Amino acid sequence: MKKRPTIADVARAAGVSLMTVSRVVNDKPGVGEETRQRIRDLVEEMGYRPNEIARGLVTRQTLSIGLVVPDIAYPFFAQIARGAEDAAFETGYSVFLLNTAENIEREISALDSLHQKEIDGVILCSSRLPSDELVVAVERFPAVALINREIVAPPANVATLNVNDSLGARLAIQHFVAGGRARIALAAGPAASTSAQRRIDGYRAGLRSAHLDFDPEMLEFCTPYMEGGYAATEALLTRRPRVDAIFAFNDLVAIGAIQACQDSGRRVPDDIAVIGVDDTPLAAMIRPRLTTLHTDLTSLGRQAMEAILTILNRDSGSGPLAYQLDPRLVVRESA
Amino acid sequence: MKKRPTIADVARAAGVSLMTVSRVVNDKPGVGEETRQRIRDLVEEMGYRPNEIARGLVTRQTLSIGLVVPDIAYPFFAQIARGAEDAAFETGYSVFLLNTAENIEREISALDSLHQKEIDGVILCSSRLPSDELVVAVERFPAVALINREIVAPPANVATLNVNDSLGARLAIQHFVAGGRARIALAAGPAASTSAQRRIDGYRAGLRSAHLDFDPEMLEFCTPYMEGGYAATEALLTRRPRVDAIFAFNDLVAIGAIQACQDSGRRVPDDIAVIGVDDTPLAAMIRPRLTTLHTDLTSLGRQAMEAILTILNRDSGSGPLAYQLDPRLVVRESA
DNA sequence: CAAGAAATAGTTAACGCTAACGCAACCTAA
DNA sequence: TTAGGTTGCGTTAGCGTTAACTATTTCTTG
Repeated sequence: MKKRPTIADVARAAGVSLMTVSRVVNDKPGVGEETRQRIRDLVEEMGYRPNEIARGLVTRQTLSIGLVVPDIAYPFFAQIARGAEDAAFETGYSVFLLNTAENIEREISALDSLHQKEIDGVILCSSRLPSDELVVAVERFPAVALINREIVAPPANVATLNVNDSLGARLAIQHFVAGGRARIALAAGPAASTSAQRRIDGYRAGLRSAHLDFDPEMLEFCTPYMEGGYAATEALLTRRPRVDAIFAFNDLVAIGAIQACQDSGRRVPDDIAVIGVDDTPLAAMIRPRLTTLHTDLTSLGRQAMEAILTILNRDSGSGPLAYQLDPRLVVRESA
Repeated sequence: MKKRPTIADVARAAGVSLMTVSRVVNDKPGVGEETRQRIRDLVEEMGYRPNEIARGLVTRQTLSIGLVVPDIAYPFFAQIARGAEDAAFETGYSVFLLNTAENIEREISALDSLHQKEIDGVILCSSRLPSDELVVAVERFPAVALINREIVAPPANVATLNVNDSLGARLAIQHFVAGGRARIALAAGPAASTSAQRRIDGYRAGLRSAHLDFDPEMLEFCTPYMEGGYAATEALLTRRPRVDAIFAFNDLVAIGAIQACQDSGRRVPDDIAVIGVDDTPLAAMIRPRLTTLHTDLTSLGRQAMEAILTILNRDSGSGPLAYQLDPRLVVRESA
């Protein structure tokens, strides 16, 4: 590990002052063309790269943002992360990745740590923080993009990006109904999740417009994983054995649901139709291929990054930003 | 966004010098118990948190590391990332996430950007850089962990962590042979990949110890995705229709292979057995359930982070570190 | 051709923090 | 007593960079 040249080394070699080099490096005016070129060559030759830390200290921006997700190993967030990082990379930003493991304390300390690092913005996915704590935590940052989390009175520095889960749920119910299903259950995911709540709303709205009654026994909360889907489906089938369709919180839950159906001797989609959410890569890989709601998560991640840039670059607080992404139903084999 | 208190604000409020506060905040000796407690209370009350940027400038360590992966949306890397971030979090480090998109220029500029950020270490996964460039790129950092990439003369600041792919391939071949298969093909993944090369070695060694001949026509390179596995398998089956087993570069390739087999009227595992690599979550979800080589990637990520810490904390260069992780065969339905 | 404008450069002072040293005041031990 | 520690704090000087001035030269233009 060799020592890096500093701006002073370059200045000395060029026989000019620090500022002249600084101006060249930052493409700022005030340096003659001849000197500018000479310094450029020297910079190249010496391999000088400005120290971002030092620069960050004085300019008060670090060109880095934080990405806080429950679990990067879950494809839903990995795809968002990919999109966000792509957009960040293109604009010269870097991304800090933090997992919360669905743990509120860890989420808080992740946010604290980002705050200490003086980052320019945060993309916070599926925050589990109570509203009041969330507002406090979020106000500390120059810009925040909240993914899949609603907030009552969003401060001017936050943008919210939500998947239109309610629409998604209505699309799913519509599809079930069009296929002649009438006993539609919901493997609802974690009760604390905003998107779960929105899907419940859409589920009920969908039933209503199909003139079907809502039966609380047909709704079961669960963890957002395969095991959760399996357990929820077992519970649902025990309570209501004649269920003929299940709308699952996400693809993993859907896969768990399918296996529970199969293990109880029911066939998918003949006896029970299943629709998932997210269209993760595995949806197309399992058999029966999973019918699911597709949302372009990579571009959701991109949009989040772009929203942060927008907030950072606008003159003053011109009202909070809110984006909504409509999912579309990808019909495969499971429904 | 309110302004943060600085160490000077705390010092002024406490009527002491900056250094006294600094010593308290960093738990260093040289401050009386009474003063110490008074400052602690004040720090708490004012919500003071040291600015990591400023601290980093003087201590020359940023408490952050870089994690460079081809694509975080690929579960293999997402799991490593999760493990690495967990370990980092526990030791007070933060993780910069960078995707290379399998693109050499982007890998280079990712590394450059990390260098400018003065990070303490890098975890570099599946680098596609040529050896000489890799050495140059890597020497700039205080500590580097190389995952799945061998390097001839590793500098003292790098640790290498490799999955024992050769062993994995031998295990797979052994399992095929034990099941009575003798025409074993290889969907080998990208020719440029080190782990692909190691698997070819293991594949040939496995064949040799089973007294089977190596047939170059039974080996087909491919992209490490489902489509690659599909295309490679089509090619293999055209050239050698009587193939009865396929060892795939990874689970995605295996899934592509299975589908190509099925689409050509062959049954898995009856006609053709398939073994994948990685044991990604979807291996247990598809049907037939995929027999695959399991490696504990989360702990691989952890180990990489720990290796960096080791390099950072040891007194001098006491020789390069090398870890190797043995996979184990998880027998499911596909073989 | 004088005088103001423009272009090109340098100086100074931060940003927030810590390493290294300085210096009293007090304690020890021979 | 007195030389030598020890404790508890303060001072100074940077880390590498840029913002905001200031100074010098050159170019206009009436």
